[in-house]
Amino acid sequence: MELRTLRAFVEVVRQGGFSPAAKVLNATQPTISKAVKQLEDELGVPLLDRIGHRSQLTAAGEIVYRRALTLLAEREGLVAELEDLRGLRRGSLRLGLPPLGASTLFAPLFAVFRSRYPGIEIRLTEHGSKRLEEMLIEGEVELAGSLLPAKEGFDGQGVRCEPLMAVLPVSHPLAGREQVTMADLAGFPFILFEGGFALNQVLGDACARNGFAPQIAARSGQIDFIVEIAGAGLGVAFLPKTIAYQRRTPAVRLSELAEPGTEWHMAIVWRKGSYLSHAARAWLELTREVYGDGDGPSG
Amino acid sequence: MELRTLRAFVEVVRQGGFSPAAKVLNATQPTISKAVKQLEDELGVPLLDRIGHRSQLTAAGEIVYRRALTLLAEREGLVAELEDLRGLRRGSLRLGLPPLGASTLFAPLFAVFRSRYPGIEIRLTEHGSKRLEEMLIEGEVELAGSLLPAKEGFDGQGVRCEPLMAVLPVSHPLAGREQVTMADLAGFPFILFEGGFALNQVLGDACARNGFAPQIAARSGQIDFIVEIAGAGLGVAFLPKTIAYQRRTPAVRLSELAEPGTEWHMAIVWRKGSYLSHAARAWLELTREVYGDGDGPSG
DNA sequence: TCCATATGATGCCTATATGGAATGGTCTTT
DNA sequence: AAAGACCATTCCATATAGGCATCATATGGA
Repeated sequence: MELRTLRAFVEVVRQGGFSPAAKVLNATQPTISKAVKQLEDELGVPLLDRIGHRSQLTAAGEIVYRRALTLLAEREGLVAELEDLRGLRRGSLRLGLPPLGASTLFAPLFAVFRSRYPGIEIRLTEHGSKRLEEMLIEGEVELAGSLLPAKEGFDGQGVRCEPLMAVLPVSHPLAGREQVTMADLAGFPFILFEGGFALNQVLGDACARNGFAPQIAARSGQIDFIVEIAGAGLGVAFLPKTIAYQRRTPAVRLSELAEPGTEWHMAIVWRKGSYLSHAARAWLELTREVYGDGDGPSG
Repeated sequence: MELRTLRAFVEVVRQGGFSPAAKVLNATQPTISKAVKQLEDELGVPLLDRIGHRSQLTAAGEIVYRRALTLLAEREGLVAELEDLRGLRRGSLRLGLPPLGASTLFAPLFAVFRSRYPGIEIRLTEHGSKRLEEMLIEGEVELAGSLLPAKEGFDGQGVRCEPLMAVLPVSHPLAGREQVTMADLAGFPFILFEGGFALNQVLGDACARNGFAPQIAARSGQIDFIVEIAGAGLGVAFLPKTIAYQRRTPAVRLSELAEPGTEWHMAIVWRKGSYLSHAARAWLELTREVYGDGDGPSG
């Protein structure tokens, strides 16, 4: 019993005959005739009581007709629901963002997205880049915020690129400098984020390129706390420019980290080759709209 | 989109893989693989996000999975309902009976039928044979009570055969005779049933064979009234033996109509070649059980 | 009553689809 | 690193669906 045969039978009942049913279905009369016969053979019960050229539903026929209607309606419902999904009238977007910069950069997008696609539910998760990558691989989130360059196995779309700022205590010898290099900072203790943050990786790599391993004065996940203890003289912290200016206190001075390869290049990334839902594509489209290609601080 | 492909997809989701799904469906893995691919192509949306060897449902996949489950359940419901019908656990029997002898002969059957097949609804219609034949042809009733021999285009199963009794007023010259022939009654007025009763046909034919046309004193559809006016001397009436004895009054005498071809042979008839529902077959079976082959008054 | 017409069933043929075996690529596991 | 598991793809044999032609029968009108 396939939907094909049920469809034929239903149309025979609706149209009151095989020939008109064939017309409706853009088929020939023998095709319909055979489809109904097949259905009857398969179910082992006549569905139509052929009185000459007039057909009358048997008891079994009524059952099959009624059920077939709901089956076909269910199929229509299925394609309609998919159509809704395609048309972004429903669906959900599972998005993972890192705490650093997420609120600043993406908060405005949420409002636009919600108003443009009110039927799409946004499910937001906040984690460090490492955990987010795992979640991408597991499929727990479709998109995640992360820093470029994207790791192997991931594709990404840049959102915004800005330099890192070294957050120095006012008492620091380098405080007040417009720019500093990683070499300048070789001797000083660092204040880093907790493990699993992409920024640590960027900084660590830069140190390695300059031939030293940083001394870790402290780790924290809280930006304000990091700025605080930097101001207290524990060491030098690093923040993206915008965030650094937002969060700076009188106790610190900011110097741009003039070090190639340490740009804070926030992006939306996804597992390479994974199917992106229409909702996810819409989100990417929206970020492009707002932030351009994400090459610079043009937002 | 056919139920076959949906079934394959559902099993892939359930079993968590193509190969185990193939096992469950008694098919090979490529078959399943192609079925899912076909479904995806047809719907224009990936249903599974292939992460290496692990597959994860996409948003569209979840929709299709959920809908497919209800579709398949609906199909199961269909065959289950037909099975109920076949097993006489449900259904309806549309039965047409003539007023004459219907209650007497069939009343006991109703009780047995109801207790044996409590799920089957009996829809009873009472009409004369002529109308019942029309209803059989139209399919308004499946079975009808009628007299044998069955007309062209009908099949029948005998229920009970008994002679007709002439119902004579006590004052009638023939009153008290054990038997009378149609020839004996040639000169007397007849009291017949209303048009459309099979008994009239039988009597009319018998008169014709004896070379006379009966004089009609009165017609009625009410048995008691017919016996009444027969007793009042209006003419001679005719009733099947059992009914005649049940309804006789002191004002009448009964004589068996010893005339070949006038046996009152009640039967259940149906349109020749029509599909008989399981309920109808069960009813026929029951009448055979109770009345045998219906050749004589053996009930 | 008879004929023209319409209707559904059937047989045959072809295009298509389906299912299975073999194979290849990729990921996972030991 | 090798073995195994898993899915996709290709090829081929078979089965199936759909159309054409035809037949049988019922219907409706003259």
